[in-house]
Amino acid sequence: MYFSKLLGKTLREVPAEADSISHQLLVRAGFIQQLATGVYSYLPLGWRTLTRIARIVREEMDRVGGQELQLPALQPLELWQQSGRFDAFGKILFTLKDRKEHDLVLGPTHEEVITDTVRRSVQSYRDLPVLPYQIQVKFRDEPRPRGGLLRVREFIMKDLYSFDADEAGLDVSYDKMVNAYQNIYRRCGIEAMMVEADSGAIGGKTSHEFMIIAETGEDEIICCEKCGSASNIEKAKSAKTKAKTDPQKSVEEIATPGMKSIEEVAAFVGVPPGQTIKAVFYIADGEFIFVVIRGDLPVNEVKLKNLLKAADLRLATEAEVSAAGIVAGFASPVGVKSIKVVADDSIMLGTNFIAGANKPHTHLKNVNYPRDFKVDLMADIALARAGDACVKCGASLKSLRGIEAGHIFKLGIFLSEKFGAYFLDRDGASRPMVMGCYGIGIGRLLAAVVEQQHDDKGIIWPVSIAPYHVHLCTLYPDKNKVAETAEPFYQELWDRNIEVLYDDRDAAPGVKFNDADLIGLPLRLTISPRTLEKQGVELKWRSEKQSRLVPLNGVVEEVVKALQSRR
RNA sequence: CGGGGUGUAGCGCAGUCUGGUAGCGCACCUGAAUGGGGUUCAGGGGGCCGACGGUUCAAAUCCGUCCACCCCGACCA
Repeated sequence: MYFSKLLGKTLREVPAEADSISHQLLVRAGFIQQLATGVYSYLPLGWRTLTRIARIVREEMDRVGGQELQLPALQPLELWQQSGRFDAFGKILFTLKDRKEHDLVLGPTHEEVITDTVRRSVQSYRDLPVLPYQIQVKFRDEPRPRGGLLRVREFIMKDLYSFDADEAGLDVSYDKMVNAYQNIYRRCGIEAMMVEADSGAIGGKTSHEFMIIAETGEDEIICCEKCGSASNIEKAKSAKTKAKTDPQKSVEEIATPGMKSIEEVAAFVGVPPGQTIKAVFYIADGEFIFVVIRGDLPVNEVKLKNLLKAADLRLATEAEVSAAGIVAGFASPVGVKSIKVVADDSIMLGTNFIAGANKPHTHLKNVNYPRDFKVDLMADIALARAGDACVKCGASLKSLRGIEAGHIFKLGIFLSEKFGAYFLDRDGASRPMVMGCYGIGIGRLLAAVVEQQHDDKGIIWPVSIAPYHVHLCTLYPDKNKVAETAEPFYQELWDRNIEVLYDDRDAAPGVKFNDADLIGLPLRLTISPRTLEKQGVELKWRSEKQSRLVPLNGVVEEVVKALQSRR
């Protein structure tokens, strides 16, 4: 490709809207262009890179028995009502009507469609397992797209679905995918950390995410360096310390004028925050929820949402709190009736807590569970934090930030049952297929690579996914037969299957080198009057500082070998 | 959806407070010089000033409505 004809200009200035490094670099280097909020065009360089990543993904899927197909993006809304996930996805779904006023959705994922597809052609255990997958565009009306390609509303995803005869089969399929995923990240030149995750709207129990560690990552990972366990903070558990445990004393009221926060009350009474009980109020699918947790712990809203099986969870407003008859700042579950009370199990680790008295400027001493109040649900709903103790080995937990570049789920049978995806087993019994699903955002992975592989000059592509292998630069092309030398050389490289971007412009050396560094192709070759005087070509890796001169007549062989060694 | 902000040339911005008919840098075109890390000089093209409505002799500028986009929070590949 001639640089002078390449669609997509490099920009000297950073576009105003670009915040993350990958967004800035991909826009400046001419890989992508925004059309609307969370909607991007891939320009030629970006698209070539995307197809390179997709090829690696295909190879790894095919290697473990995946079979590629293509499912419609346009889907009947009824399918989503049938699965029961219409409400779980909510406003994320793009919906539209056709000319006959039928409701349609633009597919955010394809469990519904694939289950319906597989149901029609699989009737026997002999057909299982099947691992269909596709690489296709998805639509999600995200509340807030951001970070360029990191979080968009229209995106290209690889989604594979596994259908097995039983749980043991699912485990085998799941492990295959874990393996394939690790190969994919490695081949793209980045490291991914596999962490336990919440399954969210997709459903199912077990799920893992593959995180690319990066400062700008949206997710927080809680991990233990000692035993290696790692979880998304949404899922993470930590060992809760025991609060002081004395024989239970009787409840007394104490005046706490103006002391609303846990810190104020604890300091006023002279106890640590862990010796208090905190009340937090939520609205779950419209129902008022009274949450009780020990004063030193924050609530994990994802855990709470899962416990309540709620599609929508938010903090209650002040108005809603007072409408429920609660004295904000001085509330406790003691004496509360006709409101659902959910407690974190930390309130059992200790005795004689300080809690609100449910009247202004007053708290209670020596509150004990279950002696003084009842709860409707009790579970772990606390947020784990860095510095807490690991539940497995007791070491101090660390916190990292990451980009979610893959997410896999053990779905089980809930969708198979809803869609009638049954098969006959060896004994002639009809059983639901056991499902798993496995997603990788291809565009997000591309951005994640840039987040991890760049320097202050630009992107540094690994050979495996670079849009071209070689950046051929001529300096002073109209002098000393520079262009005449470069042209056949360019053709010869293509003949040897080396993909070349040829900067044929008559621009200053600095301009060309800066563009080369920005775009980040692995190997740069420079031909100039100076190199031709010595009958050579300058060869420089993007990832290295030093360049070297290679004799003209041996350079093609040299390049072929060099690229092979780094593939 | 709540809070904050911005819309002026392909990109980055000034001009808006104080109304008088649009400007700078980059990019682009022409020419010349230079010659290995965004070089210099000269000339040039390009604007429905987000949209609609209002005030005014006159609106990028004042008022209203709407739209788009960005940032901070709740969702996810």
